[in-house]
Amino acid sequence: MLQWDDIRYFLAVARNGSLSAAARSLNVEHSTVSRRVDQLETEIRLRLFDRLPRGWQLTDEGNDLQSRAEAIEESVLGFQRSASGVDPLAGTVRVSAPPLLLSNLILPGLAGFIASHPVITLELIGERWAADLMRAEADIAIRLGRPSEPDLVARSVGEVSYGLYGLEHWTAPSRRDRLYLGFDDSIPDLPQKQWFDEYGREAHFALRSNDMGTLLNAALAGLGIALLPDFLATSYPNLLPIPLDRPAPTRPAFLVMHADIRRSQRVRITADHLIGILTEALGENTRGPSSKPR
Amino acid sequence: MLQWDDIRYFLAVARNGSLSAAARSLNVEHSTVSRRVDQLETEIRLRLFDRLPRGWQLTDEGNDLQSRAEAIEESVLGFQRSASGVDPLAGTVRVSAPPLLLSNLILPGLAGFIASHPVITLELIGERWAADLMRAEADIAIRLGRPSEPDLVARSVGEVSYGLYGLEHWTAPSRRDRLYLGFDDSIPDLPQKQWFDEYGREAHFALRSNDMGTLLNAALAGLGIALLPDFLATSYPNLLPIPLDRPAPTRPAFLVMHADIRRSQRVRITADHLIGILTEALGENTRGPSSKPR
DNA sequence: CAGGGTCTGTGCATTTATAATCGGATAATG
DNA sequence: CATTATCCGATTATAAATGCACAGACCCTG
Repeated sequence: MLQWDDIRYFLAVARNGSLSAAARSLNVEHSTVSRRVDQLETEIRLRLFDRLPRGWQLTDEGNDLQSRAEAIEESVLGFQRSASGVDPLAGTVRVSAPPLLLSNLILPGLAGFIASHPVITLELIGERWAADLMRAEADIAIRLGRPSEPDLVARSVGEVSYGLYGLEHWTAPSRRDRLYLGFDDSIPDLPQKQWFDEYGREAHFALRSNDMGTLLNAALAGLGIALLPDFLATSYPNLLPIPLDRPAPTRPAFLVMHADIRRSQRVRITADHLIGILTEALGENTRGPSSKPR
Repeated sequence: MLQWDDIRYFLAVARNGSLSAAARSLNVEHSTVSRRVDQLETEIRLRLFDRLPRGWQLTDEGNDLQSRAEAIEESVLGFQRSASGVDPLAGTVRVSAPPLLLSNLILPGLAGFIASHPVITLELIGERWAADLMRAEADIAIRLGRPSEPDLVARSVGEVSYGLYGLEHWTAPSRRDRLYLGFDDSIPDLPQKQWFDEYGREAHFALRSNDMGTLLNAALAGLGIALLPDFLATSYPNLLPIPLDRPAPTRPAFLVMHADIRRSQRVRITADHLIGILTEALGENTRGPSSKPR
């Protein structure tokens, strides 16, 4: 196998005219240079230098090859320039999160970040099911619940709290006359679903859906009372919180990255910013209103 | 100091998608590849791969640099070609050709050449898939069909003609009762395969293979009728040509070299001799018998 | 002509790089 | 659901590359 570095040694000798001078320019011993040029000559079955007592001189064949070697060097320099010119910030960061959390909580806080980091392209993936970070489907994921996979680093960013919300006319009826808008059975062991099914057992569920957006819109249309994340409901003024006689569930929120990807600078600063947004909205001191029932 | 060879390892991982695959292609251990890529990343202060459990994946930065690395590789290959191009007569010439063309057509005509050029070592590479001349996998290639790569010079050496052949008892049956020995679907758009599938549509294909040698031996064993190159079939006296009601396909044959390599004397005279052998066997005036059905 | 400087070649000790192996985790397979 | 294959990472023994030191050759200079 031809060693690319041997060509580097060849060039140095060709330019400096002697083993020793080449060795000095490469910061190695002259014996090393000698061996590697020998190696190259053996590999390509060509004598590149005449070994004169006063120094090594290029043969005709070696002379022909010098320009070829310089072309390689030029390419390598191009590689290096390109490498140092590459802005490690430039590129895409893919963020995966539950759709409504993305659209109603993360997105509004992103304007400044986008403006101040024009070289970063954000790819926001709204998925009900957590993206697989091990498969690099996303660089950063926001998950409700602590992830169990190894090699994943999780940073707690507060808690998503829930509350019952409905239009004004739903605040009056007694609990028996209420109509509830609940979750369907697509995820039977969802904590908030279990809580809600239990809470609303003596009333009637008018509608069930697996889509939080649908439930939100149903509540906004006045169809009944839905269990909604506080961060979501509080941004709609006509949705009023329904007093609770027992605490509503909460779910811990985590920002998750692959341990390896964390070392990328642009992913890191994006993650830092997201952590800022999320802890601001979900952190202990700014918890939504439902946890302190009015 | 940036080690040029590290870029070679980087390229291998980028192309093979995993440490292990890259290591296999380089004939080293995966730990070596890992260390050298780490080294390169340290040197250029850039993260080139995401280490995922299932393989290493290029980061955006790595992706940018891959084309640069390929430019370097291209220069090195140019260096190598140039090196073998200025070489005098002694040395190795690697010839790539379809296996049966090599063994049954080229090889028999080579005895005199080998005897009269003892300093040349011939390396005959029988490959179903054309060797990559740009990557210096061979010095000379015989291909059926005009090559499209730039920097390659192609010399027409005649045409490989085909005919149907079988043992004597297959000359009698009507076309409906024949058994055919055909090509499988590994190369669906092979011209002779398409022709044969069409020609034999009302009869039965007893056997299919992707290996011409297998089909030849099947025909020699009396299993049925195969579509064989005339140069091949005519060297087996008991294989008789089956009359055709429409002309069989032919494929143009080319001897191909890299433009740089053509300058090498030993490659040149080898190529000249091969052109002699091939035009003698495949040229216009010596076309095989199947094109003039009996 | 002697002496200092610089060059190459070579043998040997040391440092460095590599191969070999094991273990754990993950997909693909039947 | 067990089996097989493949991947990566870590560790240790081995092999290879390098540095080092010395010897001989050449040139220049005083």
